Amino acid sequence: MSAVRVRFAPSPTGYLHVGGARTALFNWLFAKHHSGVFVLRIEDTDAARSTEAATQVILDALEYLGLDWDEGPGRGGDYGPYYQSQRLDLYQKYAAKLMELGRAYECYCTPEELDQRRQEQIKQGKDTRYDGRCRHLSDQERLDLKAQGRVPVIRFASLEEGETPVEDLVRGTVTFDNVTQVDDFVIFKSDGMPTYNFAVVVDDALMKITHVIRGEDHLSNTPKQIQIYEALGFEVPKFAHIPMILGPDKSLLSKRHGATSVTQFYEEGYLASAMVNYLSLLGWGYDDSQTIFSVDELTEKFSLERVSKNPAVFDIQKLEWMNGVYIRELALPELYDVALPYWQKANLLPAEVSPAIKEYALRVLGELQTRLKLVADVIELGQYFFIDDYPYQPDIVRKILTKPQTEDVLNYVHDVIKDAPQLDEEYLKPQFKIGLEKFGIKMGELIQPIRVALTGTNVSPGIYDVLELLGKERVLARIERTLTMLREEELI
RNA sequence: GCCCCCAUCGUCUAGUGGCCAAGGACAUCGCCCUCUCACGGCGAAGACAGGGGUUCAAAUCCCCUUGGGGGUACCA
Repeated sequence: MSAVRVRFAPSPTGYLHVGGARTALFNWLFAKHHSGVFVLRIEDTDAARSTEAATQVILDALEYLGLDWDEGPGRGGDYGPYYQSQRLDLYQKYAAKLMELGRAYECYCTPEELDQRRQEQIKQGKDTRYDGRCRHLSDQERLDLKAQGRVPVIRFASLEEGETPVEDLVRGTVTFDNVTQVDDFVIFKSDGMPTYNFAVVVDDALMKITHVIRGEDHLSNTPKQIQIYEALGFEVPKFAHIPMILGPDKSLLSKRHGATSVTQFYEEGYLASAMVNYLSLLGWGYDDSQTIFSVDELTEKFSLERVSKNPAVFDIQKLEWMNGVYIRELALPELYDVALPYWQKANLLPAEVSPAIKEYALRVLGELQTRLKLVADVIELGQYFFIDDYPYQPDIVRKILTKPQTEDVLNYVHDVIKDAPQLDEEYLKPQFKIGLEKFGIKMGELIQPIRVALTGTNVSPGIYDVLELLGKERVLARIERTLTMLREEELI
């Protein structure tokens, strides 16, 4: 087989949807697996909806995921340009060729007329298809129509009998009836731009694409495209239609289900490695016991034969879990690199971080690491490590710091800390135990109040770790601050 | 309306006629660890949509029904 060439062809009308990202990933994996070429092409023929900003967003999203392309925007390549809007001359050329061949013709029907006829067909229980009335217009008729101010579209003259089989690598052969399923569809709009079904064929053929891997939503359009390939004498590529991604209610995954744009996941602190791993499992599976795959493993193991046929529900909880798995696998300096921007954005750390503070932040991350699902969690979970005016959670304070012995306990701990040669478990635990007997309480009843006093919440890393990280000075100040707060609020 | 695709635990899936009284992962629940929360360990519950065939044997093949998804544009 000749070298594999695949492509991802997003239309820049918004953000990169996770479904699109998954399609890009499968193409990328397939290319890498076969040492082939991954082409990126921007399908911006819909001038009204396409924007440059949206293109950049998609490029950024792909880069974040690590899905680098071999040919395309910013990379060049021998089959450019890679923006459809810059390939108009090519589409015109091949449309003209089809007309010469008698496989395309001008159509002067208006959208209104078309719609009316379509409604009539539905009412009669028939297939909705163009009736072909402009297919054999005489020159005079054409002139008359034009004189009425009508601007024509160009339609493909489709086959009027037989069937068009689609050989699909994941679904097998799917056969479509030419008469009822492939009508004379528009290939050039009246605004002078080609339609998707036409441009995609010209581009894929000219770019020498060998495998078209795309969403199942394109399956029904494939016979139309195949007829164009054949009419133009192009070699028909192999097709693989991968299942759609659904929301929890089984409808197509969309914004109303929550985050769907890759950019958004990036901003919320999902690691590319986790995104890629999770996305790979949507519609593909390897064996019965493995769910964690490195990119290298995916590249090695990916195959279209193992792509599933049924649609997959996007499970954000599993993605979160997986992100946690990858966060735990990071070395601390790596975690620091991804966490730092979040802390800076929340004003917990300065733009310029001194070596000492970095050293401290690294230790904080060591404690936080197993507790993170999203990198962004470092803000919520770690703020009290960086600021002294951390907020107290009112309900927690009320629940834990309003016991009769609270004040005595805090004072006791304050004294212990003040005289402590070092703040580690080895020294402190025996001291705390003395307090336990003195107040007739359990360890938890001593530690929880300290925790709330030092952090403002009842959730934190182990208390001895917190104590050690904070250091004597800050611990004493915080206990004092808490005592003051309690008195001011008249809680003790 | 018409056409196409699909159908295993709540979810992602393993399963390609006997190895399946259906395996794994997430989620859920319980226990252990324990100063809280995580992490980790152990365990529980949980599915072949329904009905007909074919076969010695069906989750696996065929048909029907039902359900879900997609297409049916001068969107891509």
